[in-house]
Amino acid sequence: MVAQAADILKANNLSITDSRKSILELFRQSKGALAHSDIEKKSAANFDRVTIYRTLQTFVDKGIIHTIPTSDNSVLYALCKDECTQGHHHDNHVHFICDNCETTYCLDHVTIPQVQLPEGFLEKQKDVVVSGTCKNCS
Amino acid sequence: MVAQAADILKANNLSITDSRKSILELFRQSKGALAHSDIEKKSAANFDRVTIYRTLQTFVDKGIIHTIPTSDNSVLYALCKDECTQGHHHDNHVHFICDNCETTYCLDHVTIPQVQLPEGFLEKQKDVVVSGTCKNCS
DNA sequence: AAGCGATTGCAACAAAGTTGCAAATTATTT
DNA sequence: AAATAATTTGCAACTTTGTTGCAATCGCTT
Repeated sequence: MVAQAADILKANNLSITDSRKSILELFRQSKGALAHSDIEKKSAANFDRVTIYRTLQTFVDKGIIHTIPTSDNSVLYALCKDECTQGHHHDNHVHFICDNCETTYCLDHVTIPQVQLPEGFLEKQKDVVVSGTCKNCS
Repeated sequence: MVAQAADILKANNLSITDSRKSILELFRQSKGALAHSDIEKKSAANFDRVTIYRTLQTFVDKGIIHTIPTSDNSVLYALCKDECTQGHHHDNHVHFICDNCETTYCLDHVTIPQVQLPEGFLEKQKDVVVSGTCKNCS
C-alpha cells in the first residue's frame, strides 16, 4: 500500500498538522523541486509565511526533504525518494535544472562519480548540479 | 611579472575605479571564495552596498569572477584562475567548502567527471560542490 | 583642461528570512 | 471523553538581502 503523508509524518515523530500534511502533499504531487515561493503560491493564502519556513526547516532536519544548491542563489527543496523518506538520508544523487522550463529533477538513478581530491581534503558530502535542457523541452 | 588589479580591469575594458580595484584586490588576497557580506565587511564603511552588488555583477559578466552554488543559499564569488581571467570563462572545476573553517576552495586541478544523463537530457553546465574538512583543518 | 560617458552614492523600495509571544491545535493523560 | 501538557501556528515587528531611478561625481578621451 502507498504511504500517506500522515504516515510519513508519524514515522518521523512529527505531530500531524494541516500545514505539514499539505506541504508534504505538494512535494509528493510535484515532479520537480520546489522553492519556498512556489509553496507559498501553490498553497495560496492558506498558511503563514513563517509556518512554511518552519515546516521546511523541520522536514530538512528530519531528512524528509533535502536542499538543492543552485548557482542563482535560490534555495530549492525536493522530496527524498524511497529509502530517504524513512529517515536514512542519502541524497548523493545528481540534480538537473532545465534552463527552459526551470524544472529541477532529482536523477535518482544517476550515481555521482568519484572525485579525486588533493591530499588533506576529506569529503563528507558531494553535490552535482547539471543544467541544460530537459527531456520535455528538447 | 605579476598582473596588477588595474591591468586586469583594463584587459576587460572596464574603467579603473577605486571600488573595482579594492574589491578585485580583496579577491586576489583571499585564499577562498567570498560572499557579498564578506566584501561588505572587509572593505568596511568604504563602499556603498549597491556599488558592491554592481561591481560583483560586472565582474561576473566579464568572467573575472564566477559564482559558486551552495546548499545553504549563500552566493559565493571566486576569482577565476589563470586562463579565466583573460575573459575565456571555463569554470568547470570542483569547489570544496570546509565545514569547519568555512573556506571555499576552487580545486582548479581537479577535473569534473563525466555524468551519464538519462536520454533526452542535454547538459550545458555542471557544478560539483564537495564539502567536508580541508587540508588546514584535518 | 574640458566635455562626455560611465560609475557611484543616496533614497526609497521590494523581497526574503528571523524572532518572541499569545492563541490555537495536537497529543497525552486520567 | 475531558482535562492537561506539549507543539505548532499566526501575527507583529524586525533584520538582512537585493533592486531601481536619479543626481552628483569620477575616469577617460581629445
